[in-house]
Formats: sequence, C-alpha cells, structure tokens
Amino acid sequence: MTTKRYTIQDIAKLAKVGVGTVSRVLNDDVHVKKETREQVLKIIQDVGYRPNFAARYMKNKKSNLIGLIADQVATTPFANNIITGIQQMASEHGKVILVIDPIGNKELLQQAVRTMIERDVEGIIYAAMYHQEVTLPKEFYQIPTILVDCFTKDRELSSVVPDEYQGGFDATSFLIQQGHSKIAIINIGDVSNPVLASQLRLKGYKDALKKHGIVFDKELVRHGNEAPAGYKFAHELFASRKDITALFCATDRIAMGAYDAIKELGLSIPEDVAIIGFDNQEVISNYLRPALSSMELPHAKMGAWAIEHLLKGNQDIVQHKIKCDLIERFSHKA
Amino acid sequence: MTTKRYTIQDIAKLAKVGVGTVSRVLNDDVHVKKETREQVLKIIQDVGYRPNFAARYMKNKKSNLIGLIADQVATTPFANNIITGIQQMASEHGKVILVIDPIGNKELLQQAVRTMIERDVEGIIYAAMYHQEVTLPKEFYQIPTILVDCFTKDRELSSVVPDEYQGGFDATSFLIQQGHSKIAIINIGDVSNPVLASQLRLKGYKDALKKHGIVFDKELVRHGNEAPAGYKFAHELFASRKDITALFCATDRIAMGAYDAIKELGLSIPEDVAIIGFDNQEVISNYLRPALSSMELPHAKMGAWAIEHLLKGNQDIVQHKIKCDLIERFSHKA
DNA sequence: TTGAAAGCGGTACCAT
DNA sequence: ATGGTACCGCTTTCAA
Repeated sequence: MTTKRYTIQDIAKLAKVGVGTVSRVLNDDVHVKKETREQVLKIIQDVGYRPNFAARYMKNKKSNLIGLIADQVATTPFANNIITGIQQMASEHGKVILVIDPIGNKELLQQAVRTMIERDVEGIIYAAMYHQEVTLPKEFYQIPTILVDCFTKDRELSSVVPDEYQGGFDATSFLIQQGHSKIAIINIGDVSNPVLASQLRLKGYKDALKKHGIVFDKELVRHGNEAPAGYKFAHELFASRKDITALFCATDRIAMGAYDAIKELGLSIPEDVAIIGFDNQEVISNYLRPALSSMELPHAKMGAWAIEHLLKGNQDIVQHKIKCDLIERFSHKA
Repeated sequence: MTTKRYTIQDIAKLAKVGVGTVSRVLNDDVHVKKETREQVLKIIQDVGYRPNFAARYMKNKKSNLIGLIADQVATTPFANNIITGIQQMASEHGKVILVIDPIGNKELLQQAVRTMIERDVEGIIYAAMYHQEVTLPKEFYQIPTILVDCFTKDRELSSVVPDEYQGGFDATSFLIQQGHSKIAIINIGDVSNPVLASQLRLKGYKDALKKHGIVFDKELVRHGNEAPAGYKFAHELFASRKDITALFCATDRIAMGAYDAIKELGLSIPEDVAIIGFDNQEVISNYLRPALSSMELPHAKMGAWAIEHLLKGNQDIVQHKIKCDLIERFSHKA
C-alpha cells in the first residue's frame, strides 16, 4: 500500500514532455496541443497521479483552508448543525475545513490557533456551545475570525448569534394571537445570575405581552434547567393557577419535563394548554406527543453566514443576529 | 490586518544570523548558543512569526493530517460523539483533522478522497451514520482507511463497529437476571427487510432467552421505527398481554414513545414494567422520567479506536467490534 | 506549443 | 556553534 507517490517530474518523464507541459494540462492551460494533453492525461490516469497540494501552495499561497474551532462539540447537541452549515457552504466555495476542539482548555485553544496560522487558514470560525461572551487569545485578532453563538466583550471580532429577543417575542406573540393571555414561562438559568439567552428571551416575552396590552404577572415566570425543572415548575404552575392556558418553555428539554407534569395533571395538550419550546432540538421536539412547536435556534444558518462573511473578504467587523423561526408542530391549536 | 507574513529569512536577517540557525532554534536543536537562541526567540516573539507548514512539509513530507469523511453528519445525532472521539485522540498524537461531509453524494465523496490525497493525509476515517454496508470508490483502497460504523462487502478495509449482538444479549440477560421472563422487544426496522443492527440485536435477545431456558415467544416481538412505533406497539403489547413485565426497545426513541403508552395505560415504570433502551442517546435517555437505562453505542470509542489503529501504522486489515455497555439509570428496579 | 529554470519557505548537510 | 546552499514539487516566466 501507499506505493511511491508520483510527482510531476515522473509524469513528465513518462510522457516524454517537460514538467511545464504537465503543469499546463493540470491547470487547463489552453496552450497545449490536443494530442499532448491527451497523452499526459492518460498517464496521469494510469498511474493515479494527484498533484501535491503543499507544493502548489508554495507558489500560489492559497490554502483553501478554513479553521473551525468548535469548543466542546461533544457536549453540544447542536454541533452537527453548525458544523454542517459551515462545511456545506465551505465546500461550495472549494474550501476545506480543519477542525479542532480545545475541549474548554485555554492552552489547547492557544495551540489550536497557532496550528491554524501555521497552516495558513484563510480564516477561523470559533463556535461556542451556547450563546455567551468569550475571551480569546490575541492570535485571533491577527487573522480573520468569525464568532458563532458567542462574542467578545470588546466587540472587535465579527460574530453571528441567534436573535433571542425576537425569538421570545415571536413565541409569545404567537400564543397571544392564538387567543391566550395567561401565558406562563419557564425560563432557563438562574434569576439572580441569568445567562444572556435567558434575559433576552424573557424580555421578548414581556415586550410581546406589553404590546398586546397584557399585564405582566411575575407569578407566571419560573427559572430552572433541563427537564426536571420543567416537570417541577409545570406542576407548580398548573396546580396553583388554573387560569393558565399556555406555556412558553425556554428550552425543548424543559418542555419535555413539562409535558410529563401536564399529562400527570390530567391536562391535555393542546386542548387545555398550548406549549411552545425553544431550541428546536429535533430529537425531542419531533418525538414528543404531541410534537412540540419550537423556536428554532438557527445553527446551520449561523454556520453558513460565518463562512459567507469570511469569504466575502470584507474585513469590517459586524455583529450579526439571525432570526429564530417558529417551527410549527402540534402542541397548540391550528 | 493580515500584515505581511514573516519568513525564516526575515527572522534571520533581523537577528543577524543565518537561516540555518533560526531553523535550529525552531526545532530545538541543541547546537545553538544560549544567547543566540534567546535573541532569535525574542524576535520571533516580537514579530509574531510562525513557521509555514507547507514549506516544512516539502522537506519532511509529514502532513500530520487525518481525513474524516463523515457522511451526513447533520442528520446523525451521534456525529458529535464520533467526531470528538477522533478529534481528541488525534490531538493527543499531534494530528489535525480535515472534515468533509459528502452529504450522501457519490461525486462529492470521490472529490473528497481526492482532496484528501492531494493534501497527503496519513489516513482516512470514513464514518457512516448507522451500522451498515457501504461501497466506496477505489481511491480509498490506495490509502490507509478505517471505516467507522460500517464495512465494505469485500472486507478489504479495516472497520470498527458496535457489537450489536452482544448489546442485545446483555440487555436481555440483564432483564432476566432481574427476574423477568416475559420480555417484549420493539425492534427497529422492517421484519421483511431488517437492517443489520436489527437482526443482530434480535439474535442477541433470542440467544439470551435460550441460554436462560426461556422459550422465545414471537408474539412478544414487534418491528417499527422511532417514537410513534414505540407508542403504538407498547399499547398493543401491554393491552393484549398482561403478563409482560419488561420491555427491550431497540432505540431510545422507540422507548420514548413506549413511555407515553405505558403511562397512558396507568402502568408505572419501573414498578410494573422495566425498560431498557438502545443507543444511549443522552438527550432522551437522560431526560425521560424515570431516566432510561440504555445500551450505549460506543461512538466515541469507535472514533478513538479508528485513530489509534490508523496511527499504529499496522497495515493489517481488521474488522473490530466494540462492546456496548449498559448505562444504568432508573427504568428498572435496582 | 514547449522546455528550462527560478523561486516559494523551510530543513539538513557541508563547511568553517 | 554557525552560515551557505541544495532540494522538496509545483507554477510561471522566458526563450526558443
């Protein structure tokens, strides 16, 4: 296996032409006689020759490489979506992706950027596992970088994040348009130290209420994480307040827990209560009974945007937000 | 931005030494006077010089690159696990990963291998989205390749797959040891045209029964896909056969549907029925109430094995199976 | 239309 | 311990 690799010289010799000529046919240069071209092509075929990329690079200095630093992909259920968005878009532009996961380690991160710089990537896309502020080593500032689902305090690196506020606003507005006015919300995180997404989604919720003249009732909001919180708070909410007819869960996982509680309470979805989730984590939203309508976190779109912005070559730094769309399923009336 | 890139010549000039010397300090060669080294190092620091990888490669011919072709990552909920397994192991060996997703397209696949050959990857890891037979273009055969979660008919490429049979066997044995003898199974796929995992898991189930002297009862087996099948068949099963005390679901998603049916039937997990899933798809198994015990598909381990086998440099082709471990949670009695 | 040769940025060998 | 230089595989310019 891994037999000797042929070089352009080998091909030239075999075809009894100069290396220049071989190079020309490789690059579809018109200045090659038809027969010569065919002859060379045949030999290339026969021996299975492939030009060496590094050698090419030495001349033209185009790496066609994009670095993707995806922190803690393992624990990120959405990672595939962003990787796919990036990868697909990149492929269309003839680019190839180098991935490194520094698994939350500062040193590995530093090393990752360096590796990428050494390989002369045309840019780096740094993706966090959830919408947050990050601090990055200075190397990032010497090379075109796009942040996905995160941003730096100094705002000197371009970023693309979901529009959490709009998501919260639209989810709530949708419920209101469906005729609901007593809309509870189980938000993510801690009231005292809320994550960004939490604050923004709640603000969207409040503003939607206000816009429709519904007074905000703080008894209707809870904060917690994951399915157990959804379960616990849905129980609390529906036990204490019989007037609630709709529930907005800041996470599909929270909704998953809420479903259990609601069913235990003998309430029916969507007849007695309408539910909207957030994240659109398909394994959950699609398989819940009834399937859960959810605000989609635009991971693939963020990835695609990142690549496009990178390849545009425009060095302006921009902070871009992408809309969260409501994916309608069956957790509310039509 | 992207100011001129310094070369080793620039550094040599600035440090007033020869390029050889700079190269030596870069490679930690001992034959450099301490002061000279420090001087050079300082300049490298100051200007932020990083050696060009391609130029290095031209001499030593080591790409330190591994190609990962992950087909349809987007639709594969486990992709992160295998990517992580590979990526982490690779990093430890100083390797870097080039990822391409041919999204199920033959032509893109062909192109992907070529790109990888051009970049002189040390090997390719091809990962499928679920355990299956695949047919690969001939280029794969000219370069060290490891197949993850799949294999070729000719068996001339090394592969690593989960031990589905053992998974089915162990899951069933576990239930039997818990005192169950009426164990239903909702398997994946179609009876008439079952996927490999389906056949193997079922065989494991049957053999475990036999080993413990329990006669196989074909009324206790169903075939279907995803949560809706789990829901439907669990209803059927428990309505018609009151003697069933345990259920083995060939997929956590199937179990998810089964949970709903069982709860609707007023049965309790784990008191009335014990359940074991398969795949250990954490977003589901972890968040179901009660959390679902499940046979883990060893994605990360397969990825790690693939890299290790690749880097061992041993060109023998081997078909490797990895054990599926039972991740115990709360869907059965302790 | 084609061949010869310089040069990309490193490494390593040969002198000194 | 250090500098000079050939060379890695390719592209491109120059001459023929």
